[in-house]
Amino acid sequence: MNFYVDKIKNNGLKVTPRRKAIINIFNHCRVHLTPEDIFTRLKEEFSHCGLPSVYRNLEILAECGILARIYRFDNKRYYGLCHSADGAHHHHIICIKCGTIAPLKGCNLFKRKKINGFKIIDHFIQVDGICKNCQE
Amino acid sequence: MNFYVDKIKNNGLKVTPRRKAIINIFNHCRVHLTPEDIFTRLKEEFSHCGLPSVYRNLEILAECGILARIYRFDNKRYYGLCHSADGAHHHHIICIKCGTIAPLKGCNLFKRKKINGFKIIDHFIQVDGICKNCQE
DNA sequence: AATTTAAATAGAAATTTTTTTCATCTACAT
DNA sequence: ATGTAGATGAAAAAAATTTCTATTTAAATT
Ligand SMILES: [Mn+2]
Ligand SMILES: [Mn+2]
Ligand SMILES: [Zn+2]
Ligand SMILES: [Zn+2]
Repeated sequence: MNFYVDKIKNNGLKVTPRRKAIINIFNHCRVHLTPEDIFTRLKEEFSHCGLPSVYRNLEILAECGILARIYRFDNKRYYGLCHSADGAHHHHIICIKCGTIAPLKGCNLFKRKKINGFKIIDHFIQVDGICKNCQE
Repeated sequence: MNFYVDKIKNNGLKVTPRRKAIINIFNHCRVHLTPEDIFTRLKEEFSHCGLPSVYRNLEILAECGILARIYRFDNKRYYGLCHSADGAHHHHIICIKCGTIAPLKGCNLFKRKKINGFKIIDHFIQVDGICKNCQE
């Protein structure tokens, strides 16, 4: 948790109970979740809890690099823990059955500065699969 | 347009004026658009036009491989034309200023069957950049 | 420990986005 | 021409997200 606390502080943000709780939820389940999912789980822990706070914090934690934004086309936002202890550039592979997230190493895109005349600003890779557990 | 008509028919779907109009819009502007954008443009051409049809058709055309789904984290869906004349596997690079879409060749992911014990089902790559036009 | 202050929060309300339902219509195979 | 599965618009509903504001809080400073 100290690792995350430092990340938050390094970004000039406050370490609040809500933020620690959100990180704990992700740390505990290692699966990608929607704002609504988080909201539901936070309410078990906090009697008062606002959905706007959840939206704000998920975005803030993604901004800090603590959470990864997961893209799906079902009209929901997803976030997952970006467990990059070493800080090396990576992407994510997610299980379409259970939502488990694993790091995906070996990206050869982040070196390139230009493609097709486009100046590269960012890139996103996501692999969808079925994890060992869900395969049998 | 025949190219698209065939694709639609090959998927057992009907070639309707609405669908042709949507393809025309993308063919004409070569930029990624939201359902709302499309709806606005369709209304210029058709006096009656429903938003549900737009949502349905964008998804259907994406399913056929005619449109590409573009991911952004601004809580809107985006679609763009997937101009794959040769049908070769590819992804897309988009201009974050104007929305222009260009094909991105050379993906080495689609060959792999397994990563980290995950059985690979799908993968998605998107590069965000600034196009030639928008660079100056 | 008390004070200060900018940031974070809850809660309500508003807004935006997306889907459902259903009666009507149409593309296209027969 | 006719039949039929698929497509459509209108209206309504549902779901997702943001805005606003008064209140509270983390943490820096005394
Ligand atoms: Mn990660
Ligand atoms: Mn394409
Ligand atoms: Zn799994
Ligand atoms: Zn551009």
